[in-house]
Amino acid sequence: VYAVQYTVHMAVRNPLSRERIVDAAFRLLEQDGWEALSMRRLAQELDVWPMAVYRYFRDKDELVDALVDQAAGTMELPGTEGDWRDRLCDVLDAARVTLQRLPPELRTRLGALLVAPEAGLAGEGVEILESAGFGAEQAGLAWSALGAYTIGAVEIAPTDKARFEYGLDRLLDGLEAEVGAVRR
Amino acid sequence: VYAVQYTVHMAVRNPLSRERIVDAAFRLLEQDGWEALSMRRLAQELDVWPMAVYRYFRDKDELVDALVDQAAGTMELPGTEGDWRDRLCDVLDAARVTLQRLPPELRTRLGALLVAPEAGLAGEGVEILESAGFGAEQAGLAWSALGAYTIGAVEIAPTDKARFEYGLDRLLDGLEAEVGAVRR
DNA sequence: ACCTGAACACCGTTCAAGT
DNA sequence: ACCTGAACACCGTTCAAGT
Repeated sequence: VYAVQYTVHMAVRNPLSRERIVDAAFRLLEQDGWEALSMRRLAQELDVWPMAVYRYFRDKDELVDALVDQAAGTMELPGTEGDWRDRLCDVLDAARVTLQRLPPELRTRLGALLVAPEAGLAGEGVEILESAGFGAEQAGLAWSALGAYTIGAVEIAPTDKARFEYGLDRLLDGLEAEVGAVRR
Repeated sequence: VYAVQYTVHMAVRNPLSRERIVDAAFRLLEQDGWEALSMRRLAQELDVWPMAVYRYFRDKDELVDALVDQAAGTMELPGTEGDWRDRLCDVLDAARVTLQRLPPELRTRLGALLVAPEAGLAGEGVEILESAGFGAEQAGLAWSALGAYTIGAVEIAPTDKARFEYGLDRLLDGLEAEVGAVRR
C-alpha cells in the first residue's frame, strides 16, 4: 500500500526515466564537457539523489552506451540521390558532423559502431558500394577504409570540411579505379 | 645545511626524476591500463608519497604530455628506401604500430601530433610527398589525409594489418593519380 | 517500485610543514 | 631542494533502509 501510494506520488511530480536521464546527460556534456558528466552531477541536474540513476542504468558505462546509441540514432542518413560517390560523400559527411559534435570519449565508441557490420550503420554504406560494383568482401574492406578515414579526419581537424573532402576524394578515386579494373 | 644533507641523502638512495616517473607511468599503463594511471598509484609504484611527483610535473596533464612525447620519440622512422609509395607505407605503418600500443586516451593525442606541422613528425611525410611531385600545399593536404586514415584505422581495428594496407593502397592510388595529372 | 542516506574506497590537488 | 602529511572537494558504487 505504501509502495503504491509513493509510486503514484513520484510519478505525478517527477518521474525519472532513461530518456530523461540521457537528455540531462547530453545537456551536461554540451554545457561543461566530458569531465562534468559524473553520476553525482547528473543526479544533481535531475534534482535527485545520486543513487536514483542506478535504477535505470546498471553503472556509468551502461549510461555511456545509451548516449552513444542515442547519438547513432540521430545520425542523419540523407536521401539516396546521385551516383555512388555522391551518396557515399553524403553519408560520410553526415557521420562526420555527428562525430564532430561529440567529445572524444564518445566519438571513439560511435566510430567503432560506424564500421561494425552488426551495428546497422554500416549497412547503407556497404549497399552503395555493392551497387557500384564491389563484391561483398571488397565492399566491406572499402567501407572500413572510408570509415577509418572519416573517424581519423574528425580526430585531427574536427571542423575543417575542405580537408576532409580532399582526402575523401582521393580515397574514392582509388576505390573507383579498383572497381573499374575489376569490371573489365 | 639541513637542506643540503637531506638532498644528498635522497640522491643516494632513490632520486626521483622525470624519466623515472615516466617509466613508472608506462609500466602502470602496460600492466593495468589507463584507469590505473593515477597520481596516487604512480607515487605508490615509486615508493613515494603522492605529492612528490608534483615536484617534476605541474599536474597530471603535464605528465600525460610527457608520455605522449616519449611515445612520439620511440616512433621508429625507418630508413628511406624504395619509391615514394613504399616509403610512405613504411612511415605510416611505423606510426600505426606505435599508436596501436597506446591506450585510446594517449592515441588521440599522439595522433594530433602526427599531423601537426609544427610537431616535427609530419616533416618526413611531407618531404616524401614533395619528392613525389606534390606542391607544398598539396603535400600538406595529402599528409593530413594519410594521417587521418592511419589514426582512424587504428581506432576501428588496431591489429588488422591487411585491412590497413587495403585502404592505404587505395588512398595512395588516388594521390598518385592526382600527382600524375598535375605533372602532365 | 522507486528513492534516500550513509558509507567505502578511491581520485587530483592545495597548502603548510618537515629534513 | 625535495619530500611529507593532512586536508579539501570531488569520484563510482555497495548496501540497508525508507515511503
